Amino acid sequence: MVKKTLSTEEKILEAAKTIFHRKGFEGARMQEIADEARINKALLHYYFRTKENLFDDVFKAALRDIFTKLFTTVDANVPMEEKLKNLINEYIGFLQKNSYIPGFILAEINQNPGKIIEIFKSAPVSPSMLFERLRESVQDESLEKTDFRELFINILALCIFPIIARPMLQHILEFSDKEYDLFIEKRKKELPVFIMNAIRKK
Amino acid sequence: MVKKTLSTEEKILEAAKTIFHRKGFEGARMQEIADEARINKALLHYYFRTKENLFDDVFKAALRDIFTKLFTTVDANVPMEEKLKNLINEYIGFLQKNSYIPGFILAEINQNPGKIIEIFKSAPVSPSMLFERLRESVQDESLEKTDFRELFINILALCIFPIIARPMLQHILEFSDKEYDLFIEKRKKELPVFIMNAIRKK
DNA sequence: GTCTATATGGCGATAGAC
DNA sequence: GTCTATCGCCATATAGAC
Repeated sequence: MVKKTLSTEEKILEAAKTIFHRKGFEGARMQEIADEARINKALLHYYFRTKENLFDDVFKAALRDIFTKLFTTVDANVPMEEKLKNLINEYIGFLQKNSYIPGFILAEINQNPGKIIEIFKSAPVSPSMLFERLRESVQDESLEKTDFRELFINILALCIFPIIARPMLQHILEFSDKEYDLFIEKRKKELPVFIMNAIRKK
Repeated sequence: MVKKTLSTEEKILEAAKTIFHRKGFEGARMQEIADEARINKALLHYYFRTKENLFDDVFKAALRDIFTKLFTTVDANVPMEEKLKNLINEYIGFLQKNSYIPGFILAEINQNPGKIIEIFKSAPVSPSMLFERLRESVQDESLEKTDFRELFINILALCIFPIIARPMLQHILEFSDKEYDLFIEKRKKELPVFIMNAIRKK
């Protein structure tokens, strides 16, 4: 599903993204990426020289996409409750449209932590601003004193897990594709309530 | 790190578990498994014929381990709050000692859903009893009307995510190994409070 | 059952024509 | 820049001696 107007390099990156997200570094085949991009295998090496170069570019793009999304959604000057609603809605929406990204990142991190952490360090990702905003929001007097890092992880966990564990959960819960999609939609509304209850003073 | 009293087959399975958990199916090398088991590569094939057979056994064992743990911890006849405390404490403890299992399962599910779902179906895992117990617990009158499947996923997410995303989170939060371990310990106590707040009537 | 040696195939990477 | 053909390696798998 690659548009003809893309340059060869863009076609390759699109195809590599698809295949790497689906199969990981070890599972992906250069031939498969070439087929997906509708070009010859030798061209991959002409443009990117090695499989590892190609992978690094795709991984960095995945990191950039997911962090960009997190920043744009968390970094607004509105009250905690509203921010949380927007954040979860937009973030889960993003994860639905890019469902392979979090699983891809977590899988590679699991299988080659050293290499991946190196890429992390080279990426322009500084989550400190994100934390600062979250910390400010949590100062709200009607809220429990909350460790904002704990809260950050909880929000991430509750958003990401149902997406990356989907095949397993869908099987366990005996949901059809459609039922699981509806389940996620319902979740977008219920998750902010769940979290606000958890941190609101009684 | 394999004891000498184990049979060859057991030594192979132990070694395969270690390597597959760390590298996944595609990343693991039969030679590496043989080295880990301190035996010859040909013996792997003598006992298991193919890499896929060996992998299937390891994957099934991982599924069995994690579900067995879930059942033993959730399936007790105590009030919701106490059950939740025990469940989270024991489950996170299990995940700490077996930190490769959830990442392994999720990574393989992501990279080859079809094959893995097949293994799932053949595995003796019926989560219905687990759901039943959870459903009963949630009937408690002091609790919000809660979708027990939603609650089930939330608990899983909050326990598993900090373990599988550890390298990433540790890097983002700028924690040392020791600090992250302490963070998880603190979490064992705070997570039940967080969840009970979320579902308790106001 | 366990080993050494080898077959077989697949994949990343390159050479070289156009 | 793009292609066809091919190299060289490495991983799974097997043959066959002990």
